[in-house]
Amino acid sequence: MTFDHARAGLRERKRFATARAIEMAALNLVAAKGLDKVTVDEISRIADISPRTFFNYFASKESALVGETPEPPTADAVAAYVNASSGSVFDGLGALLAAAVEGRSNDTELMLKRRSLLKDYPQLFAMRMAAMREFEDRVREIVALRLAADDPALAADSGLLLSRSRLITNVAFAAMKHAWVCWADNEGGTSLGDRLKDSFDELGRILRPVPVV
Amino acid sequence: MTFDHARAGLRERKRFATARAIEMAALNLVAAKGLDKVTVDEISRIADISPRTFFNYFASKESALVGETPEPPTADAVAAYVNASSGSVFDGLGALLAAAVEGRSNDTELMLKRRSLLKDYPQLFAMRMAAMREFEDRVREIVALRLAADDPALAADSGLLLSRSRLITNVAFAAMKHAWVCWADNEGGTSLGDRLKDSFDELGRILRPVPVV
DNA sequence: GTGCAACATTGCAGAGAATGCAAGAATATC
DNA sequence: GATATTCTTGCATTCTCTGCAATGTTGCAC
Repeated sequence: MTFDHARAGLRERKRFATARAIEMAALNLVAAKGLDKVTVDEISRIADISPRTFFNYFASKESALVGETPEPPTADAVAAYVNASSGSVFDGLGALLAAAVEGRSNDTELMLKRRSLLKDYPQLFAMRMAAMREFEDRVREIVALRLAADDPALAADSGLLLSRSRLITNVAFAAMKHAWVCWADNEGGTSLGDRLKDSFDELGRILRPVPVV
Repeated sequence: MTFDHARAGLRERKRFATARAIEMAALNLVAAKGLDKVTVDEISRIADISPRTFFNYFASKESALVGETPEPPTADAVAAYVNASSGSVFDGLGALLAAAVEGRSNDTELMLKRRSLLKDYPQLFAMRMAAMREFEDRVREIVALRLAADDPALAADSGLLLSRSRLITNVAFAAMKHAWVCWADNEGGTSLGDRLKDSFDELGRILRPVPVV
């Protein structure tokens, strides 16, 4: 969700500014001193709030660093994917994830700082992935809808449908993880959305090797 | 590593017993009262050690719950996989992971308690997966060896080799995660190793759909 | 089996994380 | 402007985790 600075009231704007100040302070401090040399007290001092207020915004030091979770896809995007009659289950799934990941926060400065931080601290990256559990489960439901639409026999077997939708979602998130690492690796370059497309393409090439003609 | 009770010295046996007592106490308490109602103090009391000793064994309350990380595959298993001339890169990878996962701890009681706990607390399951980073990286190296052996052109392009080995490893771990969830879901039944084989088979079927004859 | 080295356990002190509560300040609403 | 809502803050408290130094156990050489 892009934050609408113009339309929001003072309270909302202040809240947004405070959250951003905390994230900035946290990211800068950790970049400068290392993750475990930074305390909530110090972050709060730089962000100019009380340590108690920090915990009104973030549940932990780490969650101030890893950023928000992606938004669930819009109903339109879901319908388009579920009813797509052409291509494999994976085609279109990349785009669906890309939209969700790019949707939030076009705050480039935070994004870049966060990218280099998650690169330096794989534990934080793992936390970020773990925080996506809800989102992942929503994606799994969508995949299940698509599978059921494609194959009535599968729709009838709820156990198999669950198992298969889980596996496909896991694989999709594996590709997403891959895309993220590649994106963080080549520091300048392409957008995360484009990188996601590349990873899904590469995945397709691995799984369906060029048929021998 | 199966612990060799007979051959080990007294010190080693005591250490093993203490670790097991801590794990047991932790698992039982959390099963009874819930994760955040249990403190290290309480675990230590039940395990009959001092709280300070707890932290000589485990870095955190959680790591006493999630169990050890898998052992890296043996050199023999690696060589067999890397030099296998038939099948796709994924064939054999399932077996490699199965061997690593089953290798450790045939302590059934702990294993079952842990299984139901990780099922109840997805955060713990996520921690367990995250803790496998080192193991995952070792697997990635092995996959890269195999890719290089299969395709000299790929061997020459280290960037592409890295990217592809990462993607394949991510997908393999996605299948492993899937296998684990299925295994935990059907409580009795098959071994984790068998379930892993099933997940890799299902993965193969999804990726290479039955050719229309 | 005595003595010494290596390792384990423990208590204590202390930093830091995180939460509940209640008072007071800022913002919203009418 | 009065009142309700929401935010911020300080304070007390519980819990996690670490370093250190003292003490206890085990392993090993002789």
